[in-house]
Amino acid sequence: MPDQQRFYTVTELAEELEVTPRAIRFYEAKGLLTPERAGATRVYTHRDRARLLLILRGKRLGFSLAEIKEFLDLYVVDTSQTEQLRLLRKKVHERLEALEVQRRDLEASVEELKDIERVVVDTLKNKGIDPDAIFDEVPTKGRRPRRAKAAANED
Amino acid sequence: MPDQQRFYTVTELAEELEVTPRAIRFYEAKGLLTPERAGATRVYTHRDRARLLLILRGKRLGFSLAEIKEFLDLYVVDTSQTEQLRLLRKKVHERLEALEVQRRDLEASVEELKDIERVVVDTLKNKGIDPDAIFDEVPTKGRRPRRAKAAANED
DNA sequence: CCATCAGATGACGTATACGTCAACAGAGAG
DNA sequence: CTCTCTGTTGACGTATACGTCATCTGATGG
Repeated sequence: MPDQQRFYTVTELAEELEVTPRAIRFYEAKGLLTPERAGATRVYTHRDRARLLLILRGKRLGFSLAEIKEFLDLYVVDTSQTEQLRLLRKKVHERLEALEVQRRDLEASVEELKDIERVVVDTLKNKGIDPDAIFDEVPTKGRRPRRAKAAANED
Repeated sequence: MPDQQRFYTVTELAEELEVTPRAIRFYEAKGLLTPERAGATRVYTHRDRARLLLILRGKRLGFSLAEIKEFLDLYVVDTSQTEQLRLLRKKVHERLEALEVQRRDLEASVEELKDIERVVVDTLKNKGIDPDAIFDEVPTKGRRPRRAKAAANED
């Protein structure tokens, strides 16, 4: 393989992966990254970059930095990676269960909100008000003439 | 109707609605409740209780205290409650859209996690390890004999 | 009259993942 | 030599919804 001895600076890495340098340094402070230094300046290898990618993926999937650190710590120590895989699968499983709960809550909220919406719309209709006018600006004190209601395409 | 002039103290209300007195006082500090006082002691009427119920429902539905305060403030000022209904419907609509986004994210995470799980399980199999053993305690250093794998029913 | 207790109040803590700011240092340009 | 970048560090701020003290006060029971 071609000698991939490419180095990165914080800002380079930050821009490429769309995080702030502050965040990257923060991960280091939390022990998730340990780049070399040239004097005081941080120097990142493609290995560090890979770790950072793992960190970001973990975050996307809803893991905390502390959990991500667990994985990464195992990654270093456990060369066979067996323990890491065990932990990973356990955590993934837990996360899936948590997401399942979240989904139930979310759907319950959606139902309740839709009920409320129906009631509100009915009430407004009984008051002789066009419910869709709600999505206009706040209506000026004197009520507007009347509006065609064919403006229901948002997106 | 029978004169429902019942009063409540913070702790009574707290116990009945399963929140802490601290929380109730916090809502007051945020302007969501304004109970009378008898000297320095807070006195809550059934009206205050109703407001508190609205607050808790709003929280369940994912609104922030600031948003809930908006509703309640309108409720007081706007006797016809028309503006309140307008705002409510708008907020409900927004909340529903936000939840829709959340659901997409959540489902994307679930898919990705399931992919990861599959890969992990495959890898463990290739290493000759029973993937389900992961959900035991951390395996003792010396590996256990072998386990029947018919324990896959986890409600 | 004193002990006790509910209730009030203010200050500070908590958790998470950073953002913002100030002060400072080394390195290259002119 | 001075200016200007980058980069570093530490300290503090942010948002949310309270929890946890410690201290104080008024009312009540015995």
